[in-house]
Amino acid sequence: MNKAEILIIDDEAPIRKLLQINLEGNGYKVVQAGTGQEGLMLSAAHPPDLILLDIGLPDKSGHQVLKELREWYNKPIIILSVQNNETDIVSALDTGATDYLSKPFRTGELLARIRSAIKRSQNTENNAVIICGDIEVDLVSRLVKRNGDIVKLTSTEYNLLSLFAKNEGKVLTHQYLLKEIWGYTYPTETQYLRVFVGTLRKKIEENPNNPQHIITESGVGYRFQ
Amino acid sequence: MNKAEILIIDDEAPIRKLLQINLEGNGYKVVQAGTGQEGLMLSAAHPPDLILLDIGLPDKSGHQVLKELREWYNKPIIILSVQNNETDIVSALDTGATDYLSKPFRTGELLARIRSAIKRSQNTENNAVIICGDIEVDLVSRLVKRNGDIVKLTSTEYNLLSLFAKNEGKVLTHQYLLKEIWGYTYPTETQYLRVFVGTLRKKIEENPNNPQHIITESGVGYRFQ
DNA sequence: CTACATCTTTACAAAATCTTTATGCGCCAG
DNA sequence: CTGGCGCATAAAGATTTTGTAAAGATGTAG
Repeated sequence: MNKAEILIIDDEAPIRKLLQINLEGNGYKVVQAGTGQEGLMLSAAHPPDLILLDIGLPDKSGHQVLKELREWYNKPIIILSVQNNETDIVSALDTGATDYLSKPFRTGELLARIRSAIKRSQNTENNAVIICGDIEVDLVSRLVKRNGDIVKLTSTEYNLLSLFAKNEGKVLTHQYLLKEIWGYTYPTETQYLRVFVGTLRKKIEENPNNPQHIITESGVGYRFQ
Repeated sequence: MNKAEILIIDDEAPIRKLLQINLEGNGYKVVQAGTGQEGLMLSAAHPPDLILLDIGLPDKSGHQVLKELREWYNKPIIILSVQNNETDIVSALDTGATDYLSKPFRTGELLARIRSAIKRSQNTENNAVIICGDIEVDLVSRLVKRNGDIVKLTSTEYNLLSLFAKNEGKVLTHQYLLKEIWGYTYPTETQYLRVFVGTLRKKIEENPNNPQHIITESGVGYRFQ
């Protein structure tokens, strides 16, 4: 099973530690950054499924980090803050924050808000399982089945396939796919895509030489159907 | 753009009034229900764009109303509550609430959370499709259909057809078409156009020898209809 | 530390697409 | 009648894009 990945951006190590323990205990994979700059770099190099962002960072305002992230990152960002003033909250939400919690927060509530945010970001239409012919992608348990049998996928393969499944029928450009899976620092490595589309086809296509699910749109990208 | 419609389900008339004034002052259309039962009926009769639901209702637990709503309603539901206990919050979020605010809440924050929720829910449903008779050009999915069947086009063919579709009925000159598709460096290669218009006609016209969609305007250019 | 799985990179063959050339048709003016 | 012009079509050649295998690099668990 593939774990959802959460990036924590917070300068206070004890809080990071506390969050890490709680999140890992609930089946998430955790990545940590102590500064805004580091957080931006980490997310760009490998986009997590959700970001927990502290507003009070030493090097860069959390608001600035949020703004820069939202220029390309469209998964949930939950703000944590010692502040509890309205201007701050409104500004963060209007910049694109998914949610805002004031410290000290209750762990159970944070976990529930994380669950809720991840669920919503993965829901295309309220159904956690996307079915396309003989392929079944369960976004909650992160499992893929073909004709009812579990298909063993690596983490990257799953990320790619779930992205396809969530956009069934649409042509996804090389650029978009690379940005979503590998982060915005890899805009030209279309070879990655060829390799991973190749392995995916071997695993989910009846006949990989004549793909029925992952269709090549030459010069543009791929389309899943 | 039409006003977004918000349904308030709350048994306390003063709170409903306060919310109504604030929401209408911010350009929303407001519908009110004083009981859970009434809220369920109103939302079913005419689904609003967002629901504000008070957990402390007299006739029916707000949790129960939330659960029943979520069986079919998938737009944002924001919970308002005088309670501030964690179990309640976690339970509401896990049942599918979009957000949870404790009373007394700050109006600005509520408005920001409403804006944020509505923005996110609208992000998932935008499709620009141009339909011209039996031809359908989906600019978001980058797909072309004829009588409902997907037409396989190369990248250049698609670019040309979508340009035609966006300018339905207008005569587009050779010069303009070349500039848009190939750039400024090919001002005289009208032969390219003949070749690509030819392949497009083969793919989208009933009878390519008697084109009904891509019409030749001799000496000037082409027109799509 | 080792073994294993996974990701990245390289190289080359295969396929698809684009560009160019050649040829034929129909219309119109001289 | 005939030659020129713009257009349509086919097909050959050139170029770009894609698919695949496999080697090297990296990371991870025991």
